[in-house]
Amino acid sequence: MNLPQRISGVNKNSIPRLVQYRHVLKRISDSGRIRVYSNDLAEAIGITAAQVRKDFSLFGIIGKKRGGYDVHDLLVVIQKILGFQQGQDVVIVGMGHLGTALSNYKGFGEEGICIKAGFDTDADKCGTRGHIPVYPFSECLKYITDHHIKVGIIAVPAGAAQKVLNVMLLGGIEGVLNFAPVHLFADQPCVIHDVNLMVELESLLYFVNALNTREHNP
Amino acid sequence: MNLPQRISGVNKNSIPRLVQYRHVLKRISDSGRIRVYSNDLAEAIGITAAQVRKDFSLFGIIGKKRGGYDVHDLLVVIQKILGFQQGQDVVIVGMGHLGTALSNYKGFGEEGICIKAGFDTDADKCGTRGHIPVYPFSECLKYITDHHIKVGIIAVPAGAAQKVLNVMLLGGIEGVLNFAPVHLFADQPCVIHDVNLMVELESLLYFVNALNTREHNP
DNA sequence: GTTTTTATGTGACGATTTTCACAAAAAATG
DNA sequence: CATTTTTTGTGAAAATCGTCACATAAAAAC
Repeated sequence: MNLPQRISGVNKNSIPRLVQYRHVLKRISDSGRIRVYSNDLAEAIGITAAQVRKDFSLFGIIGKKRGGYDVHDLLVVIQKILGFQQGQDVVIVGMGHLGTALSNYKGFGEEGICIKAGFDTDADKCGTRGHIPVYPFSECLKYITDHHIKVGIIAVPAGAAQKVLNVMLLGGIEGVLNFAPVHLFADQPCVIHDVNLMVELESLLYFVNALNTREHNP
Repeated sequence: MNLPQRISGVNKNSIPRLVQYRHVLKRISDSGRIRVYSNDLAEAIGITAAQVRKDFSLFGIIGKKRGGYDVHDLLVVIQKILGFQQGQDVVIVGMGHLGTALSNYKGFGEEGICIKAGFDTDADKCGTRGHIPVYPFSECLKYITDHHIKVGIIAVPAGAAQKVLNVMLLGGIEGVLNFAPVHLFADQPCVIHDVNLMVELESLLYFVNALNTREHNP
């Protein structure tokens, strides 16, 4: 078990997998096991063992031939790579059902991630909703600035999303998880990751239909 | 504007993009425009124009050199490719905030997609919740079977997801959108698409941090 | 200690996806 | 009508990503 050698030239897709390895390793660690094989991790997240080892290889993670990986050590190394040592504060704008669902997610805390506050233009949604305080959106800029929030979640309707992003950028936000079904434009460096649930569902429908028509016309 | 020539050898990634093109085209169509250029679509969803044209090329979509594409024709062709002519009935299991958020999504109807019903083990969540009827989970198998539902959404906690899938499979489900943060196993052909919101957020955090440390150590 | 068995680590290969670049078509211009 | 401008369509090149195969190490078995 060594330290990563080369940081650059990372496979972008390996990052979400590292996150998944970490979740699985937590469960395995809690169960008391102290060793884990690439095959275990592969099965747990539905990929091949070679893929797991390749990911590890990219980050310079070394196990023991025939001995697999020490669960605890592996966890520590992956934590270090993912870099969540320091607490990560996040805010959510748009406290409809989706925003509320995210604010309720357990497990964020375990990862050192803290959803600090929610914001909404609808006064009815303000107050304490679930686990976090919810403030009027008008206070969002001040909050982000004062608390040095770096990451925000946008869970508002399409029409309002760009305005929300603009405010976030004014506050110095550096990363956004965007659930609004529109592409957003940022005039300063900011990582924007779109999650479009409608697109996910409709794509799935295509593949289901394709599967059926392929069966009939092979 | 012609019909698709080759159906096989499709780029998997082009499907979600086609779905996005369709959304954009709907908006453009509503605005009264009748022509659209690859560049317009590219900007609207944040990719390159070459990518748009390549996607179209793959599906045999032909425009007019220098004339772009007829918005209406393009919409019709893409609809045909995505194959949503017939109504697509979907059920949701797990009517917490996330399930409810999905059930409330407008725009599904416009796409010919109909969220027919929700199910939950919690009796308090049953009845009419938002726009759809919610039944006890015990009735799920019968409902899926009787209504020939082909696609389901799983929005339950990790621990319950596999059991839900098993029931769905018994009912003959062919596609699942899984929001539970676990990998599911199916013993019959079924397209399972995972959406792990925690993984999305944590990956984003990595890239935000990476951006910062890169700035300091270029 | 020798042999067998089991997992890793990684270079090479193959497959897939995106980008590039430019010929070709047609609209626009004069 | 000739020229210019703009945009498409696509083969070819480049980049990215995943798979394979096997040498290598070490545990296990005897």
